[in-house]
Amino acid sequence: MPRPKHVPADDLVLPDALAPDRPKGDQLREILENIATDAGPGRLIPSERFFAEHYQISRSTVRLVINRLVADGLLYRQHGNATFTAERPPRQIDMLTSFTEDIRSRGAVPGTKVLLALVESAGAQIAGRLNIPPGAPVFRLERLRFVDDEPLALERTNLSLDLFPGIDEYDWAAQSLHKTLEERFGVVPEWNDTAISAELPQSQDAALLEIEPSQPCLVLSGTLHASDGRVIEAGRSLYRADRYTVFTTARRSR
Amino acid sequence: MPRPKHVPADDLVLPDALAPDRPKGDQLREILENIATDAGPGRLIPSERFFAEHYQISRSTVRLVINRLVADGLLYRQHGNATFTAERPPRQIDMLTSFTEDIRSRGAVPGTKVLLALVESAGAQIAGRLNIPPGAPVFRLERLRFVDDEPLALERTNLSLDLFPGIDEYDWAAQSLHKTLEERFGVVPEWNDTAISAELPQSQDAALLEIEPSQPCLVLSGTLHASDGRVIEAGRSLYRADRYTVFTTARRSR
DNA sequence: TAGTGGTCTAGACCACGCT
DNA sequence: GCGTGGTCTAGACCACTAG
Repeated sequence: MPRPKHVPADDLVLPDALAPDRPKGDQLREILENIATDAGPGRLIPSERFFAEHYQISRSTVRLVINRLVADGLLYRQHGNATFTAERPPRQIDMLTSFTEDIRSRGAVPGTKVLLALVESAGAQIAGRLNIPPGAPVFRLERLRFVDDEPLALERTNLSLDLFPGIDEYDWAAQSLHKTLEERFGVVPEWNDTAISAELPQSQDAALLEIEPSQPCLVLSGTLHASDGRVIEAGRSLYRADRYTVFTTARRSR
Repeated sequence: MPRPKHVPADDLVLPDALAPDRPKGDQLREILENIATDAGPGRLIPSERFFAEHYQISRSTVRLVINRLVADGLLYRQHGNATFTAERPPRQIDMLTSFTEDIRSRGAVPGTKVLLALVESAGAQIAGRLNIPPGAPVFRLERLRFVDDEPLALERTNLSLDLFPGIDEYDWAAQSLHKTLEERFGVVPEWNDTAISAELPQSQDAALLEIEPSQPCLVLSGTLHASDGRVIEAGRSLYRADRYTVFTTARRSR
């Protein structure tokens, strides 16, 4: 008995045809994303050749789409065997998404108090982290972050004023830093680089966070980068460890 | 004056031709990886059509290679303009690489003492994290980890015995857990999922780590997954915060 | 407007693995 | 054996952008 073809399983609903007015790859991607999202992990996907024939498109087009989904971790392949749905890692949070989004996604109400917002000359350390010459103007922002009106974190961040001229003239209690960078300056955070450690807070910081100095804090220290490698911001934040946990996922690099 | 073509810059050394006996894509990938590694970020890459003509290969082949490098974060594209080298995020460490590799990469000598290695029935919590039925056999391993003969971490991890039969019969003081899983069971860690928090240690744990109970620890709690979604291990580890920092990077999902 | 990357075609042949 | 994914070709046309 010959090996059976990988046709769709009975319970797998597939559109009969693609709309002619939109990119075929996009439509196929949506179809496959739905399969991967609805089904659990390990679900068999119809073969590349099946999709090519079924939708009257080239197998190269199918492969292109599947390649991306594999790169995104939605599918995985077994050479000589088949393609399956993978389990999707939960969405990554820390530092790429803004504080506001992060807290909202955890189902709470974020709040902000600006402690400090000024322009100063970059010292050696900040200049190095921002990858700018020492003495260049730096916008320094310190904010106390609240969740449901309780203090959660003390955020200190630095941005190059040459890269973001006028960045010091916003109201950072109301405005999202990341959103402003994207909308006003067209800069999209592409990746970050964070060192996570635990420390007991200095007494002033403990007072701001309304904790005892014996209560540990998570320290998130890192830089945020654009795709061209420019450093968008360099910061160091103190989080109350009793109220905050960092969730992180890592994928094996291929 | 017409727009100049994106030919290689003068200082860019390119092999004249590809070897005929190896996949062309692989060779091109190596060439582009070298460019991306040697040059800093933001370096202009010759156009796809240039590579296609120069090496007498199809543009599709070139695109396939560049697609992967973009997915891996080594290059980035600007539609209608050009392709550039990106800054490479530093190598990801936590939990995907083994403790031994992690410590070695930090230039120190790792050590291990097995505190506990036994098989028990899965309680509700462990069963849930391992995604196995409650009561199923679980291999529980507790190890004290040393760096340069100083205690660094207390690792507690759980594995399904049904998934890895015989896993309880190795010497885990000498053997690498991840390496054994890969070599004996053909299971490759694909992604992890870690919650990072800070805590003061219980007094017994503090004693094992040779610290005061007032000294904070990093708590790494998470699961390690194979590409088919199976949970390889579920663990919770205590790291001395004065000696250990977690480095993590995240990339924007496309 | 010319050169870039983005989508897509219609094939070929190879490498691998299940039955 | 035969169906799977992996590599590769030689083109076409579209979308976008620097000069």
